[in-house]
Amino acid sequence: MKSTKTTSLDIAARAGVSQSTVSRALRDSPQVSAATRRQIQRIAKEMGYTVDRNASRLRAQTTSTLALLLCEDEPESHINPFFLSILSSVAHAAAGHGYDLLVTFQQLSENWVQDFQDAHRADGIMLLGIRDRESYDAQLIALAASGTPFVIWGLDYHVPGVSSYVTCQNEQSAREITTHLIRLGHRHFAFVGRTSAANPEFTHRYHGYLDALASHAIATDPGRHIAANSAEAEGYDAVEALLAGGGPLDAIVCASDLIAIGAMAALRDRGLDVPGDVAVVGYDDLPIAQYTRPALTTVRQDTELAGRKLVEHLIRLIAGQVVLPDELPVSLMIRQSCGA
Amino acid sequence: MKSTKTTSLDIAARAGVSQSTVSRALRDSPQVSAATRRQIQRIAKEMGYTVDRNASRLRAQTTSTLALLLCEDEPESHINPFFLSILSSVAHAAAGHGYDLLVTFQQLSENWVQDFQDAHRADGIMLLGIRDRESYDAQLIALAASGTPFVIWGLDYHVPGVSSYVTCQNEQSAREITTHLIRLGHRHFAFVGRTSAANPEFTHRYHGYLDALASHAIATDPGRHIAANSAEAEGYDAVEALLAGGGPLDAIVCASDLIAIGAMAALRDRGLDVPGDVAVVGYDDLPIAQYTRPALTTVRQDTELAGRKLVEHLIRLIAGQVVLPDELPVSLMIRQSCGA
DNA sequence: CAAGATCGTGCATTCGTATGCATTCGTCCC
DNA sequence: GGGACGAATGCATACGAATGCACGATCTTG
Repeated sequence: MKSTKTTSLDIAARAGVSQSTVSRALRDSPQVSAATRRQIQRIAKEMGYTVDRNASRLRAQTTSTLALLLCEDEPESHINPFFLSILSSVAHAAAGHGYDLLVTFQQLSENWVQDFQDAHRADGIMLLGIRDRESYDAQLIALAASGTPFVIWGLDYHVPGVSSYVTCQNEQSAREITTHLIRLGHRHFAFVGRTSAANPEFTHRYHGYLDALASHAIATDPGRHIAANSAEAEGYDAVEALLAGGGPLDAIVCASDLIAIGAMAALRDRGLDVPGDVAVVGYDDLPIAQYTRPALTTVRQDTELAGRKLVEHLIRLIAGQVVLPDELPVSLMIRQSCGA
Repeated sequence: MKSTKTTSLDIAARAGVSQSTVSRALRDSPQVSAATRRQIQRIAKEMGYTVDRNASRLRAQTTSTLALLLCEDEPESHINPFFLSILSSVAHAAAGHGYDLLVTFQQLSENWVQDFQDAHRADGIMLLGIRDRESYDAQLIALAASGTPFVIWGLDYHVPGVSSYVTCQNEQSAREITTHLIRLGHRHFAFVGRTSAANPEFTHRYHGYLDALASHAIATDPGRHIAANSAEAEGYDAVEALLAGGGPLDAIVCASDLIAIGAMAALRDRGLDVPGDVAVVGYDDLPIAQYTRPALTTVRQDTELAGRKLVEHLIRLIAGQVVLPDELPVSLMIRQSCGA
């Protein structure tokens, strides 16, 4: 088992050609005649040969590896299952393009950035879960300056030629779902989700929400906007704060499904009916959104497409091609929690 | 930017020593005097030097990379968020030990196994989500035969010296949670979860369930065991099947939280109250289990510990040390869905 | 004080592949 | 028929770090 592994030299010997020819043949170089190429490839397969990634990488100065960094708010915090879907899609897409996928969960730090580029660990990086634009700004700039290609999910920051981003139509979809609630007759709104320059996705959703209200001349009150990160507990607490604030309330727009689920639990615990007393909508369309009761009305993000796009963008950047950021379409999933 | 990267030779030149001394110093070799070592490490830091992983790997024939394979039932199927927690923990643990983590989502296939060992992509492999022992048997054996160290989550298969496994006290905890339901007065049970030689975790849980019933002389009926994989939809359908079957029913033990959530939705849709009419319990303690209403009684698996153990086992196997499989303790999380 | 022991460092080679350049051979055309 | 050209292949080297071995310097010891 642990005997000497087969190398390109073994193939060469067996095929009666030189090692260089083997190398070329296996990479489908047109320099090698079709006959020889086929012959070599056949032998390689027979002998169960696989190119040694490390040798190949060292020589070619390329890693055929993509890195994915899932930025955490705090160490060990729960991660939104939404990212699992994207991760899954990214993993498939990367494999489909012949890339390995290196996954890291941590906060984006300067050290990390430096490590990555110097250690030749990956040809490019995907950043998910970046929330706090401000505190990451320096790192993003450093990353861009280093020339390492990277793609960001959900944050509209990019440096042409070096980085790109993929996000979804946050503002528009929030406008739509809010408008839907308005059409259903709701008039007393609240929004739950932390917005700041720091959290672009939630902020865009909030803008869409405000916009919908404004265009229907529905008043808003700053007290009806509660900051919350994407976690059930924060949604729960936010609703308690809202209810403590008093005043009529018949619809809550949550910046994520997890928040919405926490919100629904809080309403329920207070004896309020969803959607009878208060309508609740979320964002993401986690698989579970169909199975809450009432089922959660939400905005579906196409995670499969998102993952594919992230990988495509990154690969194009690595290849030095032009990439324009993508804003993916979303779809409203109307279920029971909004009252129709 | 893309100028020549700094290599160990640059450090050597700057420090006035040879490249070999630099290499040794950076690996904290005792062969190098403490003074020189410190000096070199200082210079390396100043120059922002990082060891080139590929060169290092090629020479040392080691990858300092762990692979994690998340086996899917079907391509692109939704993955239990439970695995996200483990993945997160594994990522932290791997990083903590200085290993990179390569993540793949796919079905375990012979090709994949071969690729991995030959291409020197990782020093060892963690397998999550292996359900179907029988259909994987050949691959596991091939993997073991190849000498590649690997660790499995949830399946009690191991080859001493080559592989290990980490699982949790499935049977015992299922016995406990079932006993809890019995104490609460429930007498008409059903179990939802696919069991077979193929699905060891669910099977052990089922055995624990049966055992608890038996020791309280409560009759069981094969019709009260519905096969279901870990997905809300399957839990939903299972309950419909149970209800269609007729007969008294006051407690459902689900093999996973996702199943339980689907089951609760189905009960609700049929106008049945949980826990008033039927108690429901799950398994995993997903974060969301606290926020379903009623909150879900379930068995908590310590994913943080699980991830750490997986990595530790694998690293020990790689180092050729003796590893004994681990069966991790779990804890009952008693919430409202069981009726107390 | 000589002879061995010890410590620290450098030299040279190696890991397995990719690739620029040289070489060979066959073909074509004037 | 000879020279030129192109296709196919081989030769030699480089990628950057790790490591066995040799060597010089310092230290120990009888």
